[in-house]
Amino acid sequence: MAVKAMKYSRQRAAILSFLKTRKDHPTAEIVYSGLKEEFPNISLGTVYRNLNQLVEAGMIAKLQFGDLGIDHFDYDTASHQHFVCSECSAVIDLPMENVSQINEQAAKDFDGIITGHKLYFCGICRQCLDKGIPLKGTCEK
Amino acid sequence: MAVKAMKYSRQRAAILSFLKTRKDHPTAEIVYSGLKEEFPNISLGTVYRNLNQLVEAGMIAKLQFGDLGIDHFDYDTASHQHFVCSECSAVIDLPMENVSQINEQAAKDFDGIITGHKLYFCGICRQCLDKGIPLKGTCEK
DNA sequence: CTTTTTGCAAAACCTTTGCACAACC
DNA sequence: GGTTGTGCAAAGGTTTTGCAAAAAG
Repeated sequence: MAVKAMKYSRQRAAILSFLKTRKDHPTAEIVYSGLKEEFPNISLGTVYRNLNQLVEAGMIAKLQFGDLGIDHFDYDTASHQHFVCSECSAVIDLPMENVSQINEQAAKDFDGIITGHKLYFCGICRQCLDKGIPLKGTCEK
Repeated sequence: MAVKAMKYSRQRAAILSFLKTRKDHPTAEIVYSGLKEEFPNISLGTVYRNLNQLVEAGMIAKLQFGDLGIDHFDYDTASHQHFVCSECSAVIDLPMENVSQINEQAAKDFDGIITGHKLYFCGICRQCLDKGIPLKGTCEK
């Protein structure tokens, strides 16, 4: 089934350009708040619908972190890694060389087809370190 | 704050031994169904509470896959990898050498402390391949 | 007897959806 | 004019929680 046509909508355009200005991988809720000034009546449902459409169109990426249980969205669809702070839940880009060779490594002893992987890193971000936050015991692996 | 005392409970013991018999990483719902025969009145809340307690005690592991949105539980707490079938959602163990060196690799250019990572693989499992399921476009990375 | 656990039901949480109306082309 | 998008509110699915009664130590 082909992707259905996408008509222009001011809301969707605004969502996309809002995302473009942010490097902090906002949630739907944050996008919603950010658009409230321009669209006082916009609804959270509309934000979710548009975010999902943009994801399906490959124009943005949906980031899912089990630890957080909330979806985050990224204007940058190029392959890169993410870090999630165990203290403040900030999502930060991680400059890092490609790790796609782990797919082949995983496929070596597996009976089935491996098409991809999901990966993210956890720990404490600089901001929280500066506040003297001690290391929590989560996300060790 | 120390971990509070755990009194024995028949339900918790049954949950743990149920999990011990399964290699398919069941969900809370499946554990619940599996115990219904022995405990006709057990409640899902009790299952969740006990699973979380066992996780905190380090006796089992909670597996979270963004794609699925449902927690799975694993009796095997030793570090190993998992594969999630994009077709049938089966969760399968992946025999694979250690990849913990990627933490150091990620830490190289990052200002903060990396304590761990979350990783899983996606694709199509043997069972679905045998049914002639075509590859879907999800989870490529 | 004190503390922890249970079952139940309600709530919390994030996300999706049905519908009537508006916007787009 | 036909189709897609919006706003609203309601529902969905998973997990957590408050509470009185039961079990454990």
